[in-house]
Amino acid sequence: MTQAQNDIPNPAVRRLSLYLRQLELLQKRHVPTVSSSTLASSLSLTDAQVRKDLAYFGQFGRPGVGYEVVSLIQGLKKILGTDRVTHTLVVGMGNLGRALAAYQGFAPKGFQLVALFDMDKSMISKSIDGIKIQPMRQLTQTINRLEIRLAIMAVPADSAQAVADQLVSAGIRGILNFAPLQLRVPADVAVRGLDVAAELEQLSFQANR
Amino acid sequence: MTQAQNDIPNPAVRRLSLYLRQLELLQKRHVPTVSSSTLASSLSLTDAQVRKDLAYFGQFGRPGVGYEVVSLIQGLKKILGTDRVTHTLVVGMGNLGRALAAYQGFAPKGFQLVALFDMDKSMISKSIDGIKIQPMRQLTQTINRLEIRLAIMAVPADSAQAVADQLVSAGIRGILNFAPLQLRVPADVAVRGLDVAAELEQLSFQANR
DNA sequence: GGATGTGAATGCATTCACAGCA
DNA sequence: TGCTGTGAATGCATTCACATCC
Repeated sequence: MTQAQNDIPNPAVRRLSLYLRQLELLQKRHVPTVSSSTLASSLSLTDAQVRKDLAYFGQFGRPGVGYEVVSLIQGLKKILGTDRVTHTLVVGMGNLGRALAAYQGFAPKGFQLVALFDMDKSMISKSIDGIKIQPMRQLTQTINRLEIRLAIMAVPADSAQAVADQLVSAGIRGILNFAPLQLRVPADVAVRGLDVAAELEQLSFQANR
Repeated sequence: MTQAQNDIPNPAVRRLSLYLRQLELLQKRHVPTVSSSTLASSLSLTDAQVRKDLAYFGQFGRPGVGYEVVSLIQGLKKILGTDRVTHTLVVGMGNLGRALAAYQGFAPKGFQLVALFDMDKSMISKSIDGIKIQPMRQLTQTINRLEIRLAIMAVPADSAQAVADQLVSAGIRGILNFAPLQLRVPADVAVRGLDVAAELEQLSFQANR
């Protein structure tokens, strides 16, 4: 679909989200423009890094002026694909899954939760935030009917791979996995793992220097 | 305290947590030893990377044999500082904070939740998993009394910096921040941010290639 | 004057490839 | 033979520094 742009450093893409977040803060304060050095220092980065990162994707700034906040926000959203609404589901309605289902921070970022799933019968047909919890057997059908592209997985580690397999075969394009294991998926499906305990380990290491 | 070992690549430290997780899986299956190439392929890495990462920290393997699973686990835990229990608190008892407080995955990894905090009076003195929720004004005293070293922050973005300041001045050594903003803390305090919406943005980007 | 965008230079991290040990 | 540990080589990412433009 989009032109293959394979010479973009992965770390640069990660920082795009940081830039966007900071820019949205500036927008709230009605700041019209921002320079690379200002943006950089608020994120503990260097000005050159900000300029280079943005330059990978196009010409966003004006020499002598800086970056226009509103239009850079639009540009970054377009790059990230969040200028349009992306239908997203949550599977696993344990404590974490329910918390994520109720989180109000996804929609403003372009991710609309449109379906919730759980294995446990006792959860089925309860609602969270107006969305009914469905049984797993309706997964494929719902993904197709609602054109759901991304999935947030908050299921136990035991069943995580099986759930991922179902999501993949139903045509999901990306998975955000909270279970503490490495998912095996085809190369054309994106996966990111968030292991909270592992993050604590990293903190533990850093805190012990 | 520990000798400054500053020539260790940061990415290598992050992978340590992956190795540990995989090794614990092997331990459950009573696998006695594992080679760098086996460990690597189960994590989609290269054998050389595994060997180099581990070699930064010492001699763990035996040529011709591989790495002894149980002793490598012990070694990695010692490096990460999780061979002893680390007292940890959660502040912010919204949906996410309560889910984290109830999560059973921290203790086996060496992180014991010993205190919970919230600003909202309606939450105070309720319990989660046997731990009473305390008001913020008891934060400093409790951190000192229970020798709490790490904090998980699940508070709204508005109050996040103020809460972080309190944690820092109470002597906390590391903060895991779920609020979508960049915390400002002194250099001797470790911080890691987990922004779930930002992770979805990354997925969105990857899924649109 | 003040800021961007970008080749060139530097600095890190990964991979190679092999000596050495079980 | 099989596998580790590690200098050397490669490949990426960051930083520098400056020509260019508002």
